[in-house]
Amino acid sequence: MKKEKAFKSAALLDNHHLRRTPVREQVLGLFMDKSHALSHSDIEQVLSGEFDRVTIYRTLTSFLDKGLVHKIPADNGQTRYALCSDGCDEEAHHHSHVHFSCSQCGQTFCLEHIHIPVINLPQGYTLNELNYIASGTCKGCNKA
Amino acid sequence: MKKEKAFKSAALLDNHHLRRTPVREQVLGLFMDKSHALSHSDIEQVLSGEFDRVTIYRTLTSFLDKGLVHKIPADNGQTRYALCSDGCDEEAHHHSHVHFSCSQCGQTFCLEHIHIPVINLPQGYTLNELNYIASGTCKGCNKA
DNA sequence: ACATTTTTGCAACATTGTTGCAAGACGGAG
DNA sequence: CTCCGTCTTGCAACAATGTTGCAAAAATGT
Repeated sequence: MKKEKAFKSAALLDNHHLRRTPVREQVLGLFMDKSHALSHSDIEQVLSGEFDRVTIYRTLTSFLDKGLVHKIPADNGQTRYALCSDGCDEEAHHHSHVHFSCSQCGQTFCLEHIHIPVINLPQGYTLNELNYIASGTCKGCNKA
Repeated sequence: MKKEKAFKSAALLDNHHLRRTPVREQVLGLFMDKSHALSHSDIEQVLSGEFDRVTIYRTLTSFLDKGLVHKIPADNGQTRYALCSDGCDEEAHHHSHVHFSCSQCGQTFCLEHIHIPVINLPQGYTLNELNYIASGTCKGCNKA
């Protein structure tokens, strides 16, 4: 792992009150390398030699709890995770960006700069969280 | 099963080019009884005595293909299905209504009359499908 | 009535996620 | 530095979810 990246992961872990451990730094490193969201199995394929399956699950759960990553639902049931860009901590997540899922390459991206439009819920409903997933073909696949 | 409902399911199956079979009529009956989306396991719990698990999976898949139901993604990986209200067939689904997932009762509802707001994707992306899931507390749970 | 296609059940398997428990690593107090 | 309690990890086992192949049963058209 490059020095700069290692430095950044360490800082991220510190800021989110997570101890620096090998799994956490490796997993965090993967997220920083890739521009798309990762599933548990994506990570497992890379790190299964080094760490246990269960450990990776628990790593992801702790990242989620501490506001380091967020969960992205998909209609095929394949949960994915992506780094939170800002301001999330153990108190709460505050995103409202759109996610894009490419049906060609299968990857999911955060469209950080596209904000989820707000809707008016019917009387009696209380809002807590929004998820907006657009599917189609991504930039890379359209070019190819 | 009531006569009227039986009549309706039969018509629905016919319209969507699916043979009338016991599983299909029963499953369709469940969807018509409930106002919320159903997961495979919801259905299995009711009909497991009567039909095989695999048959229920295949029934849901065929309903999906023929445009009788649509799939609703959830961030906990629990796929749910709900009846299509109109116009869907084996060619394509055409919904763009919002889904609401109640974190208290765990149920998911179609907000048929709330249309998903359209966004502008960045250059190079092609759109195919939209999913908008709002989470929070539903009407029923807020009243209680 | 017969041949063909669809649908179903069963068994087996694959993937995904969770839990309990014991061992190891870490951090703080003395 | 050492001891103690807490956090983290690995392992085994389990649970839930979903898929596939194959053979029997049911429905369809001729």
